[in-house]
Amino acid sequence: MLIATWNVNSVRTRLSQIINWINQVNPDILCLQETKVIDNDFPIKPFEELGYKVIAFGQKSYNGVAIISKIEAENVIKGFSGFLGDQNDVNKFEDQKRLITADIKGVKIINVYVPNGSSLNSEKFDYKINWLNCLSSFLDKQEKKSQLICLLGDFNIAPSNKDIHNPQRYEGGIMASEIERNALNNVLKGRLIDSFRIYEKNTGHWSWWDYRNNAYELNKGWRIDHIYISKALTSKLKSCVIDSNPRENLQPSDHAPVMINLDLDNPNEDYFDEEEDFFEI
DNA sequence: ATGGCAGAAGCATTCTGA
Repeated sequence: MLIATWNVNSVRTRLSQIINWINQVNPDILCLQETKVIDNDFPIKPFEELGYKVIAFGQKSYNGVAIISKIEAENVIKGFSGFLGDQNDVNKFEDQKRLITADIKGVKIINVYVPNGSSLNSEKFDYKINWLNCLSSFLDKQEKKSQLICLLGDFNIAPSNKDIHNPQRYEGGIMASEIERNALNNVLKGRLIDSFRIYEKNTGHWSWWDYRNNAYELNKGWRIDHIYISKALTSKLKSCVIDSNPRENLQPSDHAPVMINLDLDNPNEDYFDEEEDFFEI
């Protein structure tokens, strides 16, 4: 099962590029960020014609997420949806459409567009950290429902200096600060694994290149789009790749898609054996 | 320290992103 994430920077502007990419790669699940469109205006038909269902959670001009899946999705949750109670700091996050969750083939897919945060001394930065703290609580609750979680999307955080083309220049700044990395690690809590780093330990791999300053041509990028999976899924993981090809399109998104291959159909795997043992005890 | 490039809204220019 191929699961992909892609910040497309407007689903309507990028529609033909997304359809072309789907035709080439044939993902089972495609999680989009920055769709920038209200749900009634989401172009669902081109996806349905290719055999996909669209679950959109968007707003005018900014943000917006969607899960596009060939496989039926259940238990869809849009935003934090009251799962954290009536705390004021939760309700204020419901204006910005940045989170959508669904169960697909036994895996809880959590698609996020983490706030950028602007700069460390801004109100938007506090919003980013508070949003991540809410996501951590949300995950605590979701984990009680499913031990098989795939948390993916645009995190707007480089997890380590290896994920920045020039760490000396950007260290400590937005998307690279210890505060953000700690907030991210508090979400992951060691229970979720960075799929990409299972296969690639070296620097020099990016998922986002600034539109400005000829950044893509100079390969000055960041790795800020991630696919995190539960430890119980790592034995099912077959690959994780960043596909930079769409970044070479005319009028591209500034982000490239990231994709994993999970082999959920092979029964001779560790996780299911562990499950049987667990129930026998 | 600042702007650079791009999209949306909407028609000149501002807001936002990363």
